[in-house]
Amino acid sequence: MNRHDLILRAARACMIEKGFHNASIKNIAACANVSAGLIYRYFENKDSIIEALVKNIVHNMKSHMDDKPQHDENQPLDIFQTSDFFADLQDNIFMLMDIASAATRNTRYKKLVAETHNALQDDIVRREKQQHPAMDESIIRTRHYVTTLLLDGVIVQCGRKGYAVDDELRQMINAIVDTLVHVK
Amino acid sequence: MNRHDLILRAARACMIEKGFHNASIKNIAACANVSAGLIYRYFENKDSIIEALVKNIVHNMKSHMDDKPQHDENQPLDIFQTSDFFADLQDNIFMLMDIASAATRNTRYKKLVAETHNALQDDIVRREKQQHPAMDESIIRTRHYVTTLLLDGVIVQCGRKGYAVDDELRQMINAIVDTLVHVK
Amino acid sequence: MNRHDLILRAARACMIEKGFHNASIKNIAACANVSAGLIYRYFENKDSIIEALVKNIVHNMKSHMDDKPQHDENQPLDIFQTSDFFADLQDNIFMLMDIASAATRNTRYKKLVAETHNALQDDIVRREKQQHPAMDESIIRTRHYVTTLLLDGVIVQCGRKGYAVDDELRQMINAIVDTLVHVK
Amino acid sequence: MNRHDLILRAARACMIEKGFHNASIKNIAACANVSAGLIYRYFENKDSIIEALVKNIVHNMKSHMDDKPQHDENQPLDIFQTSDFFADLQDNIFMLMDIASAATRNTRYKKLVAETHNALQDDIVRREKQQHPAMDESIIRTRHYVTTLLLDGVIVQCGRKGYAVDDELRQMINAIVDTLVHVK
DNA sequence: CATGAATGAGAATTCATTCAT
DNA sequence: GATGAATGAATTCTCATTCAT
Repeated sequence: MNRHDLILRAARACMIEKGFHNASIKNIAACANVSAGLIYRYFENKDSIIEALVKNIVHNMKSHMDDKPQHDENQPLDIFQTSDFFADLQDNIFMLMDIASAATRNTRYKKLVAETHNALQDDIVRREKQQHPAMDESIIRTRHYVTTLLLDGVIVQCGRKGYAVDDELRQMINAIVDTLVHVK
Repeated sequence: MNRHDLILRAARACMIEKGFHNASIKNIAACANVSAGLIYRYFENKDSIIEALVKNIVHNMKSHMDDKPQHDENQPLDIFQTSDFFADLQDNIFMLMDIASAATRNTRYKKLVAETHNALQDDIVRREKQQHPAMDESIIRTRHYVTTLLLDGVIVQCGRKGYAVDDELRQMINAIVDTLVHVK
Repeated sequence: MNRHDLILRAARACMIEKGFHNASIKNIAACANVSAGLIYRYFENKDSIIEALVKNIVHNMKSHMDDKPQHDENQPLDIFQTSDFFADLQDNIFMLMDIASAATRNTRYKKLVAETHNALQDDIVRREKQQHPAMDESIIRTRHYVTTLLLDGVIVQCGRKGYAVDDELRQMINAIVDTLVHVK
Repeated sequence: MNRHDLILRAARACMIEKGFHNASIKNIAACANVSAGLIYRYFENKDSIIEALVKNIVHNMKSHMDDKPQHDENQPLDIFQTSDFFADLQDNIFMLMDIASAATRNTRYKKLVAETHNALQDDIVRREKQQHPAMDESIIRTRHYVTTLLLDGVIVQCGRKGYAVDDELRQMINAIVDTLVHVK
C-alpha cells in the first residue's frame, strides 16, 4: 500500500480507538510506522487528514455495496446484513459524529459531512431504482430515509449504552422496517 | 442569575456551539463574562462542570414533562411537541453524544451518560403507564424505544445536515410513530 | 490576642505543617479564623508575613531563655534541655531553611535570616558571659559555635531521615559537646 | 554535551540559585537555552528531573571519592579536601535540604533523599574500612556520623550567613574532628 | 473594619507543526 | 525523501492580591 493510504488507514484506526482529539499526529505516525514529520509530506495538516478520512468513507461504502449481492425480494429483509458491515457502519457513524463535533472550523466540516451523507444516500437510491424500476422514487427515498433514521438511532443508542446490536434488537428493527415497507 | 448557574449556562452554550473539546475553560469564562479563575470557585474542575451539565439535562427534561398537559388520545400524536422543546432536546442529545464520544477513555462519563439516559427513559415510561394503566409495560417500553430511535435518528440527521426539522419531516415522523403505535 | 499576632501564629503553624509554598494565604486565613482579605490589613503582602515570622523567632527564643533557669555547672550538660524547647528549635530551624530556600528575592531573606541568627548568637554569648565572667569570650563563642553546628547537623539529619532525636543520640551528642568543652 | 545532561545541569543550577519552588520548567528551559516543551522529550515530568538530580549527586560524589588519593594517616586530616569539592558538597546538601523540605507532603521525595543519603554514607564507611581493616565498624560509623553532623552544621551556617568556609573555620573544624578521632 | 467574590499572572503539561540533518 | 529534535501556543488549574459591599 502507498504511504498516503497507509497513513490514512492508521489515522482511521487511531480515531476509532481513541476518538478525534486523542488521536494525535504522533499516535497516527506510530500506528503507521512512519515518522511524525513524514505525515506532513502527504497531508497539509491534521484537518486535511480528517477531510480525506471522511471522503474515504463514501468510497468504501460504495465499493462495499458494489461487492454485495443485490437484495432478493423473497428473502426476509436484514438491514444489518453482515455483522462486518454493521461494525464498519457503526465506526463510520461514530467517526462522523466525532468529527462533526470536534471540528475547529465547524461549518467546513459540517458541510463536508453533509455532502458525504447525501452522496451515499443518492448512490443507494440509484441502486434501489435499478432493482425496482417500477417503484416511485419518492417511496424509495422515504423508505430509505426511515431506515436510515432507525439505523442512526440504533447506533447512537449502542454508543450511549456501550453495547453491540444483539439478535433480539436486530430482529425487532428488521420487523419494523419490514412493516414500514409494506405499509407504504 | 447566580454565578453558578451563569457559568453552567455559558458552559452549555459553548459546548453546543463548539463541541466538548473546544469548550475550554477560557472560552466558557469569556462566554460567561467572568475570569477563568472564578470558575474554580464554583466548580472543582472541568469534569464537574460536565457532570452538572448532564444532571441538569435530566432535571430540565423532567420538569418540562411535568409542565406539559398529558397527551390526549383523540388528538393526533406530535412527538416533537413545541419547537422550543425540540430545539432543547436536540441540543441535549448533541451534548450527550459529544460527551459520550469524549468518554471513550473516561468510564466515569460513559456511566454518567448511560445513567442519565436510563433515568429519563424510566421517567417517561412511568408517565405513560399512568395514562394507560391497562397497557402491558413491555409494549410501552418497546414503543418508547422505537420512538427514541427515530428521534435520535432525526437529531443525528439534523446535526449532520445542519438544518432544523421542517413541517414535512415532522408530519412524516409523526405518521410513522402513529402507525407503529397502532400496529403494535 | 490581637489580630496581628493571631495571624502570625496561624502562619507559623501552617508553614511548619505544610512548608512555605504550601502555606497559602487562604490556608493561613482559615487557620486564623479570619478572612483572606483581612490579612492584607495587617500585612502588606505574603513576604512581610515571612519577615515578621523570622523576627518573631528571635524574640521567642530570647524570651524562652529568659524563662529557663541558668545552667548549673555541676549538672551534666544537656543541650537539648526540655524536649519542648528542642521541638520548637527544630521547627524554627526548618522554617528558616525553608524560607531561605523558598524566597523569591533571595538576598533580602538571606540577610534577614543571617541577622536573626547573629542576634540570637550574640544574646546567648552575652548570657554565658554573665554566668562565667572569668572565661575568655572567644572560648565561649567557639564552644557555642560548635554546639550550634552539631545542633544544626542533628536537625538536618532528623529532617532528612524523618525521625526524632532519641535518647541514645541525645546522650551521644551531649557527650561530644561535654568533651569539647573540657578539651578546649 | 547531550541535551539530557544539559537540561539536568540547568535544572541543578536553577535549583541551587533559586530553590526548588522557583526552579520552574520555564526557568530551567531558559537556563538551558531550550524551549519548555523540549524538556518533556527528555524527562517524563518535573519530578523525574528531581529524581535524576538526586541520583546524580550520589554518582558524582562517589566518583569524586574514587578519584581522590586515599587519606594518609600521617598527614593532618582535612575533611573539606579541595575547595571545589566542598563547594559541590555545599550545593548538594542545599539541594537535598530544599527537596527534603519540599517533600513534606511528597513521600516519594523523602524516601529518595533518605536513600541517597544512606547510599553515600554506606559507601564512605566501606572505604574507611578498607583503609583501617582493624578498626571496629561501629567506631567508624560513629566517627563518620559526627563528622557528618558537623559538616551539615557548617553547611547550614554558611547557607544562613551567605558566606563560604574560610581558612580559620576550616582549621577549627578539622581540629575538632581530629580530636574526636583520637578521643574515641 | 471585615468579607469573600473576582481577577489575572503563572505553573505544569501536551501537541500540531517546522526544519536541520 | 525521511527523521525526529525542537518550538511555542494552548490547556487546566492555583493562588497572591484587590475591591465592592
